[in-house]
Amino acid sequence: MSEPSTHTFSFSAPPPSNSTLKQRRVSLALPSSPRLVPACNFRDDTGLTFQSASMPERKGKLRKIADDAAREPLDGGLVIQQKKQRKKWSEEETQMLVTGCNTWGVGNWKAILKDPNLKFDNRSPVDLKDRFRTYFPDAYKEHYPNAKTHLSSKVRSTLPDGRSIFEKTRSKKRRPFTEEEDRALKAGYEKHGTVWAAIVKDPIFQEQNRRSTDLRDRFRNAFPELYQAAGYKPRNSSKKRKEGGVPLPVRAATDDQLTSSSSSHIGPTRKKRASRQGFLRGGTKSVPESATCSEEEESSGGEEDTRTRLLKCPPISTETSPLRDAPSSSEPFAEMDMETIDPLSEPLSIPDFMPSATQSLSELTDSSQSQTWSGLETPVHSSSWSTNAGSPTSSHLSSDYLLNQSPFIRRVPTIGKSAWGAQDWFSANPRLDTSAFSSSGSSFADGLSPASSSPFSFHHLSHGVMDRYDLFPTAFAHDFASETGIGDSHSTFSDPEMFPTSSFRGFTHHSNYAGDLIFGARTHQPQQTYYGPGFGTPGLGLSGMQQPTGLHSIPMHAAPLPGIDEIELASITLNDQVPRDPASVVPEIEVQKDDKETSLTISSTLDLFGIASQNNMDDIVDLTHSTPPATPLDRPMRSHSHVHQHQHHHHHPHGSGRSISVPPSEARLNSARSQASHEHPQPAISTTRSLPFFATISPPAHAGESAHPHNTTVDMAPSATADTWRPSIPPDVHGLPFLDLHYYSGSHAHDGNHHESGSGSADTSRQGYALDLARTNTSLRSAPATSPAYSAVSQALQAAHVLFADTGLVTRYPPGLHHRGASFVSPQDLQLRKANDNKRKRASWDGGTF
DNA sequence: ATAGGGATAATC
DNA sequence: GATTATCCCTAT
Repeated sequence: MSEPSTHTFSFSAPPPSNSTLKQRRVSLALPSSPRLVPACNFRDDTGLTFQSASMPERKGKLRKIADDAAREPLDGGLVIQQKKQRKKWSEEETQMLVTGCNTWGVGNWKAILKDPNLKFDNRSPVDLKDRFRTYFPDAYKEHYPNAKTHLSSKVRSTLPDGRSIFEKTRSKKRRPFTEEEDRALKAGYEKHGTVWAAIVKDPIFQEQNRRSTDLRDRFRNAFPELYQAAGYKPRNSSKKRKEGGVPLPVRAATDDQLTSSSSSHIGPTRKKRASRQGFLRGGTKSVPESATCSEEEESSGGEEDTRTRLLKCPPISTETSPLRDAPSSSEPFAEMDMETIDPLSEPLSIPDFMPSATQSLSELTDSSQSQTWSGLETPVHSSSWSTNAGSPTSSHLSSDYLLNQSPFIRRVPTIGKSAWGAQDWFSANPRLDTSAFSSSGSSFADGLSPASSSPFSFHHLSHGVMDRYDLFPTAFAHDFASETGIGDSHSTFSDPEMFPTSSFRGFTHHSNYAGDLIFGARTHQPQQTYYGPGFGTPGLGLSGMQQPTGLHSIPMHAAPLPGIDEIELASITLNDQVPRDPASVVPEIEVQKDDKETSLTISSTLDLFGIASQNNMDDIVDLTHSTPPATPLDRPMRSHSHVHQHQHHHHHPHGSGRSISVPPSEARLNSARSQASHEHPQPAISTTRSLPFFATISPPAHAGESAHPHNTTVDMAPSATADTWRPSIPPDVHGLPFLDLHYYSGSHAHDGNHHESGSGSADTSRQGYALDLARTNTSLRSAPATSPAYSAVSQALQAAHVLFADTGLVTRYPPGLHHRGASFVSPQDLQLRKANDNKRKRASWDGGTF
C-alpha cells in the first residue's frame, strides 16, 4: 500500500515518499473510531487510469478525470464523466454542514449526510469533509491537528466571541425522553418487542430524531425489568431493582418490522468505539470486543439499527455510526448514566412517571461526545453566537428560540434559526457570500418536561430502586460507550481474581454499589433539568465527556455520567451518613483499589445497598420469561468482549458482554447472579442538597442563559481569536460543573487562563470554575481558585471521586477517549503558523503542476 | 468510512 | 501567475 503500486506514472508530484511518515489520521474529531478500512488497495487505477487520455497518472492519483473526460465509455455513449463537475458549495449547504457537525459531530460526515433534516446537493461524505476543511480551516485545525496540508488561516468557525460555532465533536446533545416518548416506547415495545427500528418509526421518535439505539438505551433505563426480561443484559450489572413488582409484562413481541432503518446516525464521536468497523469484519474477528456493541450508542445507525444490531452486535456494534446523539445516544457516556429511576414499582405505570425526570443522561440522547474543541462557552447554544455576532437583530431570534425550548432541551438543533443568516462568518469567504441561510430550524426541542421532582421512585420503593448503573470500573475505564452495554459487570467483579482479598466477593459488584448510590441519588433530583441544559445545548458539547479527571489524586470519575455526577456527588455526601456495616463491604473495595479514603465512603454506601440485594432478580426473571421478547434473535451478543479494562485487572472471565441475548430463562440465570439489589438508600435528600450545591455555584440556570449569556462569556475570553480553540464552558451548563470538567480535561489544558479571566465570581465564573477544576485535574493546573464556589465544587468532586475511586471507576480514563492530548496542537500554534505554511504546501505542487 | 495528502479546475 | 475551492486518491 503505500506506494503506489500501480501507479504508473506519476507526474509531477512525486509522491511522497513513503508513506510512512505521516501518521495519518488521528483526528480529534472523531473519537476514535477505528476504522477499518478496506483498504483497498490500490485502487486500481488501472482501470481508471487506463485510459489514455490522461496521461499520466500516477499512481495514486490518477485522476481520471478531466482529461479524459472525454473518454467515453464503453458503454455507450455515455460518457462517464468521471469527474464530477465542480459544484460550489452554497451557503445553505454550508450551513447544513455546520448544523450537521453540531448534531453529529465533526467527522461524522456520513451521518451528517444522511440526516434527513439536512440537505446537501449531491455531496459525498468526503465532500463534506473537504468543505469543512476548506471553509473552516480554523476549526479543521483544531479537529484535525495532524493535517498538514490544506491549511488556511481563515477563521470562519468562530463566533465573535471566539467560540467555535461547532460543537464539539460529538455532538449531540442529550435530549431527555419525554413522557410521550416513553409512552410511545413502551407501546412500541409492546407491539414490536425489542425491534427498536420498528418502534423508532413512530413519528414521535422521528421528530425527536431518536435512533433506534436511543430507544433501546432509553428502554433499558426506563424499563429495566422489561429490558432484562427481554433477554438483554441490563446495563451494568444489573441488578437493578427488582422486586416483585416488576413491571412488566408487556412485551409482546413481535412483529417486527424490521425495518430498516432509517437513519443513520452516527454517533458522536467520542467514543471510541470500535464499533464502526466492526462490521466489516468479516469474519470473526471482530468481535472480541464487542464491547462496543453494546450499547453505546454510537453505533447505531439508524438504519440498520435494530436488526443490524442484533446481528452485528457481536462483533460490534452496529456500527454505524455513531453519532447521533441527537439522535441517539450514542454517547457512551450516556449510557452510563442513566438509570435512574426505576419504575419499578409499577411497571406498568411506569410510563407515566417515567418521564423525563427519570432519565438520565443516557436517555437523553445525546450523543455526545464531545471532544474537544468546541467547548465553548457558548452561552446559549447556538443561538448565542448568533446573537452576538450577528446582527443584533438576529438576537431576538435566538432569544426566542431559546425561550421556547424547554428548559431541558434546549439544544436544539443547533443552528436553527439563529443566526446564520445574520452572521456572516460565511461571508468571509470570498466566494460565498453571506447570505443568509435560512436554516431551518429544527425543532428538536420539545421539551421534555422535567419533572421536577420525580418522586416516584424512591421513597416508596424501597426496594430497589436504583440500580446501578454501573459504575464499573472497568467500564468506565474504557469508554463509556463501549461499556455501556456490556457490562459485564457481574462477572467482573465476581471473579475471584479481582478481589484478592476476597473478602467479599460476594458482593461482587462493589462497584456497582457505588454506582448505585450515586445514581440513586440522582434520581430524585429534578436534576435533569440541570443537565439538561448542558447537554442540550448544542454549543456545549459537553455532554460527552468523559473523561476522567481526577483532581489530583482523585480521579473523578470517569464516569460518564455527567450530569449525574453532579447529583450524585451531592448525594453521596449525604449517603455517607448512613453507614451500616461497612465491614463487609468495605473490604472489598479497598482491596481493589485502594484508594484510601474511599473506603469509608464506600462502605457506607455499600451497606446501603447491600441490604437489598438479591432477590429481585428472580422476580424479574419470571416475568421475563414469560414474555420473551422478540428480540432474541440473534443478538448475539454484544459481546464485546472485554471491556478492556485497562487498568485494572479484573475484567471478567468470560466476556463480559455476553449478556444479551439470553433467552429469558437464561437471562434470569445470569442476572441472578449478578444482581444484588439493594435498596436504595435514601434518596431524596441528597438531591436536594445537591441542587443547592450547584446552585451556588452556578447561577440560576437557564434563565440567565437564555437571556444572553454571551456577554459574560465574552469577557472571559478576551483573547478572542486566539482563544478560539479554547474551551469554554457552556453557559447552559451551569449546573453541571462536573460535566464540564470532564470534558475539558483532556485537551485543553493549557491555557487555562483564558477562560478564567473574567470571572470572578459571577456566574460566569462558575463556568470558569468548572473549567478550572477540570483542568486542574487534567492539566495540572492547579490553582483553583479561590472562589468559594470553587471550593465547594472541589469538595464535591473529591467526595465524588472518592467514591468512584473505590469503585475503580474513576481512575484512569480510557485511553481511547480523547487522544487529543497527544496529538494536540495548541491552537495558537496552529494559527500562527498557519498562514505561512499552509499555502506553501500547496504551492509546491502547484508549481509542479503545470 | 474517514483522515489526510494531492491534483486540478476555477478564480483571483 | 498565484490562490483557492472542489475533486480525487489512498492509507488507515
